Amino acid sequence: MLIAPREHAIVGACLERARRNAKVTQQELARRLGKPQSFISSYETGQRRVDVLEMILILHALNIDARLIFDEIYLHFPRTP
Amino acid sequence: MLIAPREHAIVGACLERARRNAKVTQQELARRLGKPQSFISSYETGQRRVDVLEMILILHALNIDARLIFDEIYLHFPRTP
DNA sequence: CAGGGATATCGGATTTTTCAATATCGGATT
DNA sequence: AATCCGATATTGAAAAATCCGATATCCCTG
Repeated sequence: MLIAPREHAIVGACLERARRNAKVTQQELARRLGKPQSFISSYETGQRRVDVLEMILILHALNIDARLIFDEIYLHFPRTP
Repeated sequence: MLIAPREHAIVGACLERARRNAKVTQQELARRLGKPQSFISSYETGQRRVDVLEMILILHALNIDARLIFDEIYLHFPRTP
């Protein structure tokens, strides 16, 4: 593991916020992705990591441009550049 | 697994291109990240997935803005929006 | 075409992920 | 403020992915 679990919670929180803004439940998002509801819960709570392609897929299922959320996550981690 | 292994090769290829552009070897990047060289190889060849935070960390070790590479990956997957 | 630096692969131990079942939360309604 | 109930979190054991040192292979350069 290259990254502490705690930091993944930030990714989960961004994805949760995006889902809630889209007014979609975990159940409904899970259905759209063909996964169980616990799948959504586990990454939103930072229990599970989200890989790059999954993020694109998840946000697509919410009709959100993944680049916007990636920027948001990126800016949470104060590093250069 | 939400995503086919084949698609992860695209992510790996983008990260490899970024590394080569930066004129850094797998060994050197591995050293910067505190990981073995086989770690770099495994994701560049699509054997392993790259999570969102890892991608930021990897590209930071190369002094590259992860948002640029994310855009590149994003555009490889023809979906709306 | 040989040498050597760079990258890929192997294999078994370890860690993470998975998913159905179940528990808990939270807020709306009366 | 107690109940209901839809939404979310947690559990646990099986399955899958990852880890990493050792080693093989690639491929560039002289």
